[in-house]
Amino acid sequence: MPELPEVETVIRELRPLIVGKCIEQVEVLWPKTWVNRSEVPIEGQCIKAIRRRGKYLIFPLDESTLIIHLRMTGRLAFAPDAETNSVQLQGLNHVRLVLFFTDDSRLIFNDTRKFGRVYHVDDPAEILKNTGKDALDEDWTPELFYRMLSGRKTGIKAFLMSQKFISGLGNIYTDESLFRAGIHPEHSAGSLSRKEAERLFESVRFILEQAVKNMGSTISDYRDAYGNPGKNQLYFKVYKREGQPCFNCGTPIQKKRVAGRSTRFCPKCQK
DNA sequence: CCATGTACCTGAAGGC
DNA sequence: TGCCTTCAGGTACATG
Repeated sequence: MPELPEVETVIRELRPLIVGKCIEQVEVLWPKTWVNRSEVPIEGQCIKAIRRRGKYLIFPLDESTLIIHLRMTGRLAFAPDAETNSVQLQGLNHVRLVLFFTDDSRLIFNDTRKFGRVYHVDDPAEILKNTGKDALDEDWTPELFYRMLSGRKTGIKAFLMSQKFISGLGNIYTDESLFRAGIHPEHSAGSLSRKEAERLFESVRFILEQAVKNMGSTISDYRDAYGNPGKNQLYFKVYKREGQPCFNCGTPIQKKRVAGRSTRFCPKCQK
């Protein structure tokens, strides 16, 4: 479920709540969720910061690193004390892991489909080695994007979805970005003109920043750290709009399998 | 290198 | 009301 904007929203909310907290214990309710590859115990270590790369949440600890990927249905919620049963904890029907802090507050990882992972590693590169530059990273520029595309035979949708070049885009924001740029999802990545690459770069940035402002998109499962849904689904121009008229030209939005995923686009506006 | 299929999981929705 | 199929914000891995 969550792509970059949803992860960014959760991180911004969690940062003031859990940076500085010290871990007393990890409770694992679904064993596959917890991937512990660190030499040092997590108990007693404190959270120094929260960062993001693509869809990964990264929590540097004193001597190791905690990394979380929410995959399709992962959700994080903070409980300030042991007795809390507030609205932000409602709907947590599939708790897979709980981090207990020394002050009796806790971070709850809920994940209906069990695809999400909570990694504990000594070197973050173990997990992040195949994850490219973050789509909101200031070092990513139109010029760099154009160079990354050159010589690529793959389709542009597959390129944007692969996290090894640019990280953070998933199925929704890829389709929305391509629509905004007027580029067909099956257009070969390597044959985009410099101008098209620049327009697509601008579109990706616009779409992601708009979604962050709107606290992410909620289709069904996504909730932020306080249990609130996002508002960005109200701004979709193609996602889930198959059969409905294109906002630019009125042509029905088409749905087709591209790069293994349901893909929505306007056959007239996107070439 | 690239495309495609499968696996990992649960639950909602649609067809009959 | 059931039963069966398909689909879903993701990614890793196997196979041509």
